[in-house]
Amino acid sequence: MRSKHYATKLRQLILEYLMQDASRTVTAKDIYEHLAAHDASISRTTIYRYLDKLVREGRLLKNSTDGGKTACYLYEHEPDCGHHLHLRCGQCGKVTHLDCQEAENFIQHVLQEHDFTLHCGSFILYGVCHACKMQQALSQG
Amino acid sequence: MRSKHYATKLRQLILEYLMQDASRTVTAKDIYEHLAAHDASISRTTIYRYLDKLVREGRLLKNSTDGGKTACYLYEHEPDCGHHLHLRCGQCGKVTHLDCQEAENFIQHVLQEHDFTLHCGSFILYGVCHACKMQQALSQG
DNA sequence: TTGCGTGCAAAGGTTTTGCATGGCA
DNA sequence: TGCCATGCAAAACCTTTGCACGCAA
Repeated sequence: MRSKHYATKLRQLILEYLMQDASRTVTAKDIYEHLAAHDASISRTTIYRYLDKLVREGRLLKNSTDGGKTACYLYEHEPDCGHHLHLRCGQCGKVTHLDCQEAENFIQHVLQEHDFTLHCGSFILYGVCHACKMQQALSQG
Repeated sequence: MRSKHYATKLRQLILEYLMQDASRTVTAKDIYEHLAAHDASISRTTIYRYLDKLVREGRLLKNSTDGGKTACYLYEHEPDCGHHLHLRCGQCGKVTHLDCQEAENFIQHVLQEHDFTLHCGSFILYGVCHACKMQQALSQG
């Protein structure tokens, strides 16, 4: 279902950056700064347009950081959009892929009992991970 | 833990509006327009500041509409922040409160097995409800 | 040559901030 | 009187759009 497209250097760079660490979500700004730091000048417009395209093709999950406002993206190595949930720690930014039975069951339950189809954008849940909780506890005495 | 505050007419109006229908999420714009329609002039600044306060106090869930960008809010009648999930239909805007055992189990599983504490902002999941799915199917022939 | 990709500049929209004033307790 | 609440205007941000040019196939 992928529309026709050309291989360009900029897109390759963006994609590499997105794929490089599937345990982080990325913002348009992150990409801009990353490319800038690597001497690749790029316009924000190009970034947004390419991200949009990837989202439409289902290769990227689009979501928002906890507060709202800024959109963030997560590369889906298995582009079966909507088959597993993710947990993202708001402090260290790490993303855990929930491929356990419980998550599976929950999604099925929502779909069957509540007759509700989850949107891809809701496949990232936010919170705080174990490591950050510990650190927080320590720093609070 | 509620900080000192004064009862003012504007805040009362905002709160009434938020409480009036716990099956919808509301944006700052909604509030602005609602009050304007009821001859209550208010500044957007005031709305944002009050919403922030309510979120900090845990009486409101802050989230983003599907795309991101605009924040939306949901009044929590039981301010035990983090005890049940909600499903929000992106088309009709209706919010279903998931107070079933499965949701409960899932949250517990995430907390215990993955050692991950969900953030209040993630207690709203987005998707499409039954009614809207049907309508969509019909309109597509 | 065709049609996608890109950049620039400008617009659009939401949210935040600084500062002065108004109002509750 | 002491804070908190409010409004205005401006700023800060993120994202989108229109248009012209560049470039892969």
